[in-house]
Amino acid sequence: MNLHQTSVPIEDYDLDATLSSGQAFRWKHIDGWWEGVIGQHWVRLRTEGKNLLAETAAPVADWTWLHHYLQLDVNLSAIVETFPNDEPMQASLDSCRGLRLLRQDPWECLASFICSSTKQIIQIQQIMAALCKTFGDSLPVPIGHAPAYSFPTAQRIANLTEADLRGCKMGFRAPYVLGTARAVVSGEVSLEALHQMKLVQAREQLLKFPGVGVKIADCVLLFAYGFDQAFPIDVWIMKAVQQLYFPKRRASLKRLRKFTETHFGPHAGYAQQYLFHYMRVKNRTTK
DNA sequence: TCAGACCCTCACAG
DNA sequence: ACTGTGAGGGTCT
Repeated sequence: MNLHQTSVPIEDYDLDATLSSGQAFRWKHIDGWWEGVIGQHWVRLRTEGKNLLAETAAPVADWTWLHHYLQLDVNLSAIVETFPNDEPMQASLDSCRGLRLLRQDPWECLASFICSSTKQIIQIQQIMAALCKTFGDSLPVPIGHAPAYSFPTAQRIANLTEADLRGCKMGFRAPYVLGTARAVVSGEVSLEALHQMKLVQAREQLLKFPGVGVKIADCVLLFAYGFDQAFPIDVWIMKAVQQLYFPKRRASLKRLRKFTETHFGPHAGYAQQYLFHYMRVKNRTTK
């Protein structure tokens, strides 16, 4: 099978930071390429000068799905300009200029982040790999290449058992993923409908799923639906905001939430991702 | 509002 | 090498 290629001019796009930043969990860095699956497409990516190079195993007539997933049409500098001009934010920006937000499939994003609770990113990656390998569909890959799998649909997972999912190392998250899949399939909550809603209303819908609290709901709102104002607060962000913005006294979660809702502007979610990445990188180098 | 439980894996001491 | 311990992009009761 031959490879099918496209090349897209890009600006301000840090592919490494974006794909390794803990918003998606199925990308692997291999031989200078980022290999992964978007929808039903196996694909590998790399930047070459001012271009993004993408290769697929099957012929592609329309690359819209790629542009959409990578948000190639987003003008990053216009977003970054709305960030607060304070020291912590600028330091975060300097650490990973070109970091982007992806636009993921809602179901995949939802299931992934349900599995993220009290897990390290590397462990989340392992769970997703096991899930897709066991219950996803095999996808066309280049000859001689390791097999690739689609993300199992909600329908597929709804028909499994808790034990099936525990077999994918989900632990106590297994019943959550199962219950959520069944709620999606039954139509109890429509993932489609969220696109038309306001942030608060959409969040309310996501909170109906078992295993989904505010943090995970906000991740899905931000990474799958493009609600840029969503600002997921996890232990890392908590630490970051506490240290960087409230160094003197300990602030409550409520206080921090209030602060983040206003301080970071209309694209707070992007700002959050920069802070998160900054903390991770800083932590890695000092430890 | 607040612990404690939840499942499991890995890193790191000792 | 072996066992013990703690914590990991939270949520539920």
